[in-house]
Amino acid sequence: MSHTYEYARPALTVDIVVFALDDEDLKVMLIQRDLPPFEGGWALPGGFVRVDETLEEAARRELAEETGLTDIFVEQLYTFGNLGRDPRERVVTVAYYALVNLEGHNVHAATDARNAAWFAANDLPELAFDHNEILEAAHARLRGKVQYQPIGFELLPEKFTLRQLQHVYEVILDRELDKRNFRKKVLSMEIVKETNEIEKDVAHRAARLYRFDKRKYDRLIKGGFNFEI
Amino acid sequence: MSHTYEYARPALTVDIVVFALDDEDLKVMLIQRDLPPFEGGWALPGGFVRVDETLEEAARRELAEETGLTDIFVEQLYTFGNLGRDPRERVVTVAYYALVNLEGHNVHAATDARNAAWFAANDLPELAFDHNEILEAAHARLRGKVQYQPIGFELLPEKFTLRQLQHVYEVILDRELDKRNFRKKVLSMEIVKETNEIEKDVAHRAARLYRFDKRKYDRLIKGGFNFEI
DNA sequence: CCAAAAGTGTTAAAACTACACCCATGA
DNA sequence: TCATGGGTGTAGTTTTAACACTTTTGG
Repeated sequence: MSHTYEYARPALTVDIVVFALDDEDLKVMLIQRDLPPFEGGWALPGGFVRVDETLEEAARRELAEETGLTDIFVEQLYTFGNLGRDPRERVVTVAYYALVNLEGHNVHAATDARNAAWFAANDLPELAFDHNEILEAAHARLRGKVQYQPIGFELLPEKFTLRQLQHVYEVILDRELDKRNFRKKVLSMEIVKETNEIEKDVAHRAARLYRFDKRKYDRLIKGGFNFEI
Repeated sequence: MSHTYEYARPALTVDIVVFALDDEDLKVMLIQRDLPPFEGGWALPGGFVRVDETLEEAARRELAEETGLTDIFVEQLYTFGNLGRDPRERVVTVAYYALVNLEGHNVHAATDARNAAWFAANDLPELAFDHNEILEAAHARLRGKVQYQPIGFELLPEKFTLRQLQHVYEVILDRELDKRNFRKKVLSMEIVKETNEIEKDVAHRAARLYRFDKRKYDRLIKGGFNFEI
């Protein structure tokens, strides 16, 4: 079934930059294209927006279809609409970025047999389309936003050590932080709640586990509190 | 001439939230619709994106056509794609916000005879579509961004007094600032350059005029400097 | 008992906040 | 000469940055 319009319309797609963290690096999920253009090349997961779904729904659907990821943090990044960004025709893409904690989510190969893999964010291959540019924008947004919004927690399991949290910031901001000052700051904000659990299976003293206290955070925000790392 | 596609495509538009400042308030430019839906109602300037222009080009073109404004600061805000935001069909809109200094630009009635007018940002009528939501998002972005990017200058003439600059921040942030502390901070950043001119036609001691030093600002940024008010 | 990371305070420097008066100018 | 806003400094407080050792635990 085809559709006819009086004026030409750009195609509308979504693309998603999925970030995750391992012990070393900030990672980004890429999929290998099995169709031209850029066949065999690496690209961001994404696809066409249907007329009966919102933009975020489209992003989540593509993410689920192509990577198996569901129920993760997703936020709109920017809309890229340069001419020629797709060699076939005019395509405007609404880019999203997503944050996921590697331990809690299995990333399986895509249903349509494309290969999906994690790459270090600062050692990326040449990507299809303008996806390097989109990725750079997402990385910049993450660096900026992590400092004044509590999104870093999205990269961690529900219960985490303060060391892990510090690691999130160190990797994203790409600089070392002072352990004592970091703990002082995080604890003084009172937005993480101590649990009675400690980490397991470590070959040294086990650290206490904390949990992000979203209720408390929302309450503080209403009272004019400003999160800042 | 009509265009046919295999799958249905959302229509793609741009809408622009133009902010300006007068002695009292933050103002927003609205146009009165001369066609259904919402005929006679107030709405943001905007229109369809053509397949041969970028999104920002579309925003600037619509702005010029509907309000006469050219060569002003424009930045992408967010893309709104909820179902039903336009009663006729699926329309996705890429929203921009713009900052303009009232003295330097004549806003004339639109070429297509729509009425264009300034409204106080905190006393707006009910707008067409989801334009109240877009406007609120733009307002929030402006409040946030003005604090860590030197965009406040876009609302002022090229040469301005420190009092005017302080006024920009006071109106946007909706709180009073201490004159001495504000001047101390702005001057210590060394991003405004003193001119040898003073303001004219005031019924009291004339204040010195300054000018935003973009070169210096860019240099400082490269050196890791962080603008913050 | 050793290796590894957890956990913990203090001090100096910098940044921020609050605050009041004299000066220059045009009407 | 008066009304209006321009321009200026200081002191107390808070925030940030730098820095090292003891404790706990598993191997």
